[in-house]
Amino acid sequence: MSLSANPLTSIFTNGPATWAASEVPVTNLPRLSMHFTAERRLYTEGDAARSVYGVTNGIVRTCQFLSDGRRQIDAFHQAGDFFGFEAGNSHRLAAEAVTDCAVEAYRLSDLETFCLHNEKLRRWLFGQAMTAMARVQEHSLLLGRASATQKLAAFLLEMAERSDQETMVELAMSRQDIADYLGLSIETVSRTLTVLDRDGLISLPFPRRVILRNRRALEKINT
Amino acid sequence: MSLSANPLTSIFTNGPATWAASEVPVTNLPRLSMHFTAERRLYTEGDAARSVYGVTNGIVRTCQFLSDGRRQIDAFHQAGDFFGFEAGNSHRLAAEAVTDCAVEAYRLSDLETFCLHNEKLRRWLFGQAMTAMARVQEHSLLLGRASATQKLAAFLLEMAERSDQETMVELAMSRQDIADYLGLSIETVSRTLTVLDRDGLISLPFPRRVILRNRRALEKINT
DNA sequence: CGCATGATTGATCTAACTCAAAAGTCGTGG
DNA sequence: CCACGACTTTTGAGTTAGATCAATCATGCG
Repeated sequence: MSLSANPLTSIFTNGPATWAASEVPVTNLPRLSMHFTAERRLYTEGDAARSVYGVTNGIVRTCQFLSDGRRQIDAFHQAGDFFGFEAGNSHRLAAEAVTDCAVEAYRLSDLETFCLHNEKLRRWLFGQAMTAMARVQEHSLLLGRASATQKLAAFLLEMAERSDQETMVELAMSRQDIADYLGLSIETVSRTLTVLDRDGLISLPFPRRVILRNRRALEKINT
Repeated sequence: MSLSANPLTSIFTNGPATWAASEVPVTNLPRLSMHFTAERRLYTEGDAARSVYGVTNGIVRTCQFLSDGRRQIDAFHQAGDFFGFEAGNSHRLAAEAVTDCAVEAYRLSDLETFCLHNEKLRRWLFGQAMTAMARVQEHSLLLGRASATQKLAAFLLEMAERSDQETMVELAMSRQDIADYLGLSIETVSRTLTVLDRDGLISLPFPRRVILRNRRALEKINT
C-alpha cells in the first residue's frame, strides 16, 4: 500500500484494483450457490438477515413497499454486486429476481469467523458496503431534485456505464421497474423515453433496447 | 455474545447496548475536537476524505448540490451521530453546520492503525456505517414515493424520535433546510405545516417549535 | 388466430412549484 | 423599552410537470 494512498481507501476498500469487485478475496470461504427464476423473491422485508449475497448472473432488485402497495426500488444489482448488508438483524428491504439469476449467499456467521483473522476480507467487505452506500446517496439526489427527463437520462447513462457495451443498452427490467426506481409513473417513463427518441438523443428499436445516439447531450441534461 | 444474537449484529454492530451509540469504544484513540459556527462549512464535495466525524453538540447537515444551485440534504446529524464515511478517497457530500456545533474528527490513518488489533472498534465502525446506510435507504422511500403531507409527517416523527422530548420538537433547521431534505419547495413545507396545524395534528406556537398533538394521526398518514 | 401482457399515446386533473406580497420574528442600537 | 431593518415564514394567485384514467398499439405464445 503506497503512502500516497488515502487511508480510507486502505481501511474501507481494497487497494487499487487488487481485487476485481466481483471477487471475494478468500477462496475457501463457504458459500451457497442459488438460482432464481425471474420475479422470484429471494427474501422479504422483515426476514432475518443471515447472509449477504453476491450476484454472479442476472439482475436482482432490492425494494421497499408502502402500505398502498406502491414500491420503491432502491437498487438493481448485477454480476459483481453485493447486497443484503443490514444494520440490524433483519432485512429492511426485500430482494427479488428481475431476470433469471444466480447468486451466492455468504453466511454472516462464516464471514464473522473469517473476518477475525483476515484483514483483506474485512477491507473488501467494508468496501462493498461503502460502495452500496455511495450508490444509495447518488440515487437520493436523483429522487429528490431531478425532473423526469433528468431521471431518465441519468438512469440510461448509469445502465450504459454498468454494461459492457458503449452505446447499446439492453434493459433487463420493465417500465414499471424503471418507474419504481426513479419515483415516476410508468406512463411518464414511457413518454419521456419517446421524447428522448424524437429529439435524437436515443433510439428505441425495441422497448427493451436503447441506443445512446448523443451521449454528450444526455450528460448535459443533468448539468 | 450470546448464541441467539444475529451474526450480522455481532460483525457489523455492537452487541446489544454494549456501547452508547455516541461513544467510540477506544478511549485512547486520537481525535481532534473542533467547533463551527452556524452555517459554516466543515468540508466540501470533492475534498479529500481524511477523517470521519462524530457530533458531540449541535446539528450538522450533509448535502449534495445540483449545477443549478439546488440542494439535496441527505441527513441531519446530531450528538452521537457519525458521518463522513466514503467509498472513495474524496467526500461525495458536503458537510455544513446547521447550528453552532462541536465535532470530533478521527483521522482514518489512526482508525486504520487501531482497527488492525481492535475487534471492538471494527465492529463499532461497521455499525456506524450500516446505521448511516439504513437512514439513507429509509430516506429514499420518502423522497421517491411520498406526498408532501407524508413527508412532513415522517419528518416530524423522525425529529421527535431523535429528540429527548416526547411531544415537543425544537427544530434546529430552517424551512429551507427542511425543504431541501424532503425534496419540496419552502412554500409547500410551510403550507403543509399550516394544514397539519389547522387539522389539529400539531401546533406551532413558534415557527421552530412543533407540538405533536396527535401522534397516532401523524403515524397514520404514512400508512 | 385470439388472448394475455407490456408499452405507448391521449385527455384530463391535481399536487406541488413559481412568483409575489404580506406578516412575523429577531437582533441591534438609541 | 421601543423602533428599525434584515431575514424568515406564511399566505395568495396562477402555472405546470407529472399523475391518473382510459384507450390503443405491439409482442409474444398456447
